[in-house]
Amino acid sequence: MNFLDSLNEQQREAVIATDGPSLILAGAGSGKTRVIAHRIAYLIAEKGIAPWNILAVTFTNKAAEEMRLRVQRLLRDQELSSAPLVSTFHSLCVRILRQDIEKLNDKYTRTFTIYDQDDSQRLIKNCIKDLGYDEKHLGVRATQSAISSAKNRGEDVDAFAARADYVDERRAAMARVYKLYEERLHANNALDFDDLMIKAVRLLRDVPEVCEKYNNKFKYLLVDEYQDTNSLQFALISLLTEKQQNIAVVGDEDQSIYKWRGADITNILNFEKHFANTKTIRLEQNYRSTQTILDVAGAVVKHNVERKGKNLWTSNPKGERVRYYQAFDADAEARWVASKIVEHRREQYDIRAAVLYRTNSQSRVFEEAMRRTGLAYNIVGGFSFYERMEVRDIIAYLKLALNPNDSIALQRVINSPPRGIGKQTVEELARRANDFGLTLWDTIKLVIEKPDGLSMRAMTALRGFRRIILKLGEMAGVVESPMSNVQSQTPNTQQPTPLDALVSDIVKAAILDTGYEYALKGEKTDEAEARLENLQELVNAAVDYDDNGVEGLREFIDHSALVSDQDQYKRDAPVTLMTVHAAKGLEFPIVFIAGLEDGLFPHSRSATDPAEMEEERRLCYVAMTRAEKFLYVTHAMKRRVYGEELASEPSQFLNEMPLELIEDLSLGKSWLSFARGSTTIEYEQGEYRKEKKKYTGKTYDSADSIAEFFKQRASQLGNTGGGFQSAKEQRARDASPPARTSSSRVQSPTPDTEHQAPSSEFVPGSYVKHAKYGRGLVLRREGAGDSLKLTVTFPGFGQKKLVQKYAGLEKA
DNA sequence: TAAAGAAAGTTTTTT
DNA sequence: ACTTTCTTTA
Repeated sequence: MNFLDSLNEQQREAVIATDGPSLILAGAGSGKTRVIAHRIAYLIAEKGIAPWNILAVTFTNKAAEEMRLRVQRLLRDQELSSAPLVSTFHSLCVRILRQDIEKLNDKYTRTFTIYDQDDSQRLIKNCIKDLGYDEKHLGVRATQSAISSAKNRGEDVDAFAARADYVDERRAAMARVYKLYEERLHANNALDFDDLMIKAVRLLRDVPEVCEKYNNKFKYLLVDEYQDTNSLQFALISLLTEKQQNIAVVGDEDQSIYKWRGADITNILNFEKHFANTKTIRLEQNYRSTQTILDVAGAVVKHNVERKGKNLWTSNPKGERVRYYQAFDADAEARWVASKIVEHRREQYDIRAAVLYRTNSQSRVFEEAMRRTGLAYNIVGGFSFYERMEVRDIIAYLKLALNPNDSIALQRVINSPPRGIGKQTVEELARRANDFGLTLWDTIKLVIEKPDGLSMRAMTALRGFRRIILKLGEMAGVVESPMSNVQSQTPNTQQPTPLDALVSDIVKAAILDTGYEYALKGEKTDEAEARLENLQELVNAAVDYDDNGVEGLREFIDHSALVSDQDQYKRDAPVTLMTVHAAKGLEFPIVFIAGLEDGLFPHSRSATDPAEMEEERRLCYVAMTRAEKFLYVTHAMKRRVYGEELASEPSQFLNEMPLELIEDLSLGKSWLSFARGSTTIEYEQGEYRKEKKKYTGKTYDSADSIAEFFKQRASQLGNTGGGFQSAKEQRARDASPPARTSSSRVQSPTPDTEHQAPSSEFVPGSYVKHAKYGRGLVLRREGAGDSLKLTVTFPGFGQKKLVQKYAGLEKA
């Protein structure tokens, strides 16, 4: 088989440039995964490189899986002694650290525990509490993200503290939390996600023999999604490739969407400077999308200033226009999307579609709509299997068995299922642990041996708990370690001998011997039933693990920490629901981008910072370029946020699309029809320039559209509804300032107002006049008689709830 | 101590 | 709206 025949000239170039550094700038849909896979196959089959000398690094397990599959397919005729290593950054680091972390001499042992986001958050919470800070003022999440970004910047506790001291009290407090957090991680022999990168980099940097070893092992290095690498990842790559410089990175600046997580775009922009004699190859032919989709996506991303610009082209057909729908609310949006998917699948039974949204919270309505419609959907994100409470509990038992010093795991399961070790007891233990400088585990041992102060009941329960953990440890081949404390860790006392018991047996024991199953069975609820099924699923996963090989409990647990919700993606599902971030690297014949609303996409948190705004735009670009044939964009006029309904304006990104390439499928008047009427499109130096008239309030705002909606519905129901005129006519006479509706709240009408004749003229959808606020739109009425309350939105003042009797309202 | 009920905070994106 | 955390009660 010739690996080069099916490639275009640039792709071929990228595949055969195996020696020395290469920078492959690959536009959306230009075949970048293909190039990496072919390059690996080429190295093995044509250049005779041993598979174990090749390392490919990705960000997600999903991407790694895809890569492995493609390489395997290309090399299916070859007899291979082993497969090339395709790994995520984090699992690569774990691999390296499980081998050699003790060479760092900072008291971490090879049996270290990995703390995921949730574990680390719990620990930070404890730290904040124990330092006596107000959780409300400091904020667990805020603190965690501050610490995480400090770590990613390479700022240790001292550097962070030095910078914080003079800034403000809050940051100084965070610095103290950071310090305690680090100490406790250490005491627990635990590493958080950031530490995995940090320690691996330090190991390669400070221990030449380790660096040498991996340089000799990985002679060829490939990095996917290079635009999203942060400084630590860059350091890791540089160190791994120090000796041979055979490194190929693939990326696209327009698809950089992880700046918020520390991704440093200069890594890709300055690659040629960092690596001498870089060969730069551009892949600019798009094989994925229609010309129209590329045109629309290109027009949007062109609004970014921080951009080199590229010339992405395709020989694909022009295709159909981008389809647009304005929905009344999120529910209607979801139902419409579902109905369109059904239509498409009637035409082509196996066509795949993706629904992309900005935030995970949008997923629920789509899930419900798909279920109602009977579409088999696959949802990525939100809860991963390993994030379910019961699964985490069992994993915590197993983690504890392997590393009893893991106080986070201990606190998680010490009383679940309930065994009489309540809050009081745990707090007492924590106090003593702190006083003695011992871990919780060792404190328990001490308390059991020298009983004092604690109730008989608590003692018995603690003894039982300890016995359970020790037994699990025994099964996993852990030798009970002598008393350890913070100062002297105990290296090498726990050597698991994986052959003692199967992983699945240990998992079963953790479910049964802990009383976990018994407690769930006792509940006799549907929910408990579902939890039991999930635990059965965990056992199945463990059985698979046993069947597949030689790895032990440790690897099973590592896997559970490093595998994420991204990995639930099933490529053949008819419908996939996911965030735009999760869709990076994927492609679908049909793509829906939902919730294109101001404050949602682009997200309000990005509104103040132009750089973040550009990232939102790139995100939009990524979403659009996932589509092969059909692209749909939708938005809703109102949406629930924190349980309150807010009116929402269309996204500015809609406005940045060439309107002539959009087909309006909305019922009645939509934002787009207003936009068309009021926009003059000018050509300036060969580019579209549009006059921005849309947000003056004269052409469109949601309150108007909602009024329009009520009017239509009223006439359908034969209800006179107060006899108001069309929103447009009213507005023409209206001298009040333009509505600022993006912050105004809108309530849906109570159901009975639709059917029963209103007792007054102030019905939802009609306009009223208020002495102070001027003219406003009635959104909702509650109560009757003297207590009749109206919810009214006033342009410029937002929503007010008024008692009709006192408000002195007039019909307007 | 544990269960049940009330109040408060929450949503940007993720290894 | 939904989930986590605090408060009350058995």
